[in-house]
Amino acid sequence: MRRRWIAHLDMDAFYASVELLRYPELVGQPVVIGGGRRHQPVPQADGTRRFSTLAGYTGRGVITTATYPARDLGVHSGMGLMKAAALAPQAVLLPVDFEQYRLYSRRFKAAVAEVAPVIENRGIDEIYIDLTDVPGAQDAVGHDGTGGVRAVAQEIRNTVKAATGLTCSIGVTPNKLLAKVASELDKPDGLTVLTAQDIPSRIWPLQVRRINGIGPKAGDRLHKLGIRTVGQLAAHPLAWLQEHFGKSYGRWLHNASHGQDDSPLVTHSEPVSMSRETTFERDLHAVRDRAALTGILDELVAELATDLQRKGYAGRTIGIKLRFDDFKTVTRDLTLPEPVSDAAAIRRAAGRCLTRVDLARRLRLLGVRAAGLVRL
DNA sequence: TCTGGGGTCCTTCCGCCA
DNA sequence: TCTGTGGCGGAAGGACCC
Repeated sequence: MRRRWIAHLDMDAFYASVELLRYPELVGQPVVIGGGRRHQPVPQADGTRRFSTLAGYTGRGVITTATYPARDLGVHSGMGLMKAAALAPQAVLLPVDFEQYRLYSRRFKAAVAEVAPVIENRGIDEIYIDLTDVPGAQDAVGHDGTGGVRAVAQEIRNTVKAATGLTCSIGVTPNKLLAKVASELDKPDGLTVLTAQDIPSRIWPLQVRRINGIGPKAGDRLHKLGIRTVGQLAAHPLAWLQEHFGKSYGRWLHNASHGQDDSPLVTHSEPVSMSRETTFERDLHAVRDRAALTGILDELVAELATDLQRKGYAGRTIGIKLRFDDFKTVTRDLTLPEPVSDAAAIRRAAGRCLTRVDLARRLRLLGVRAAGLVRL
């Protein structure tokens, strides 16, 4: 009997780990990645480098990734840099370098593909891998029916390490949902293999928020209903969940709590939309800062047009996104008769969208988006 | 001193049309 | 002609994820 084996591979503190390859003197130290283009390391006369720290950081921005020593100080991704500076002033601050991360992303994915070619991309630092038909995956090792697949997963970990110098964590289970949870059970540098029999002991004790698809809102609502763990969720009947969360999401919650997920790996996908947005250094007023806002919009439009053309797409629906000083966000869309990719046409459509927004409040963010993409 | 940027998918509402 | 119904595309917002 052939068993389905799906792996989820997650690179450990990916951006930070890539930076540590460049700056090995920072290994073991608290390091956070984030903020603007300032804070580049400065080479010193004696050959060492001087790094910025969080101490005295001012301005907007959040942490993108933190090393494990930094996490031990209480900082984590998504945290505002000002707040992080108060908790860990001594932590080193490095700017993001997406070019470099994309390079290492391609390397680790190519390395995995050498061992197991059926891969679903989930962003820059994680993938799902179908191990079902990888040679050896179905073999038992002694009495251990999972011995073969464990060996395959370990081989993938070794290959990634050899190709990049980076560690990853892998969860191997019968489906994507469980694999995603399992990959976090022994992080960093871990390997966890789970079968359906392990669900009560390994999955049910976990907080519901550990399930991919239960975010802050659903987590809060479950909490208010007295449900904190996956096991407590599993103890509620389907009908009860559907009463509280709707037919579709209720069904999904029920299945998820029992570790059931038959979603296939998506090995090829086309982009649906592309966008550019920016948060201002300070909030801007539509009238008083009109010139500045126009300049920013033109710049975003130009970047979006460049992105579209470089990747060979045009978009039929052009939209804008505004975030006001009270963090309320509004969007306006306009669908055109024909797809466009040039800056002038995108700018015209964005301008028409803007006339449909009440601009009384000050703005903190402006964005432009192209959707309904077609290949040129 | 709150809260980045780039995405996907889902729901709801509305107008239009058969 | 009136009313209802249902499909569909577009628009807006929200939840979630990396």
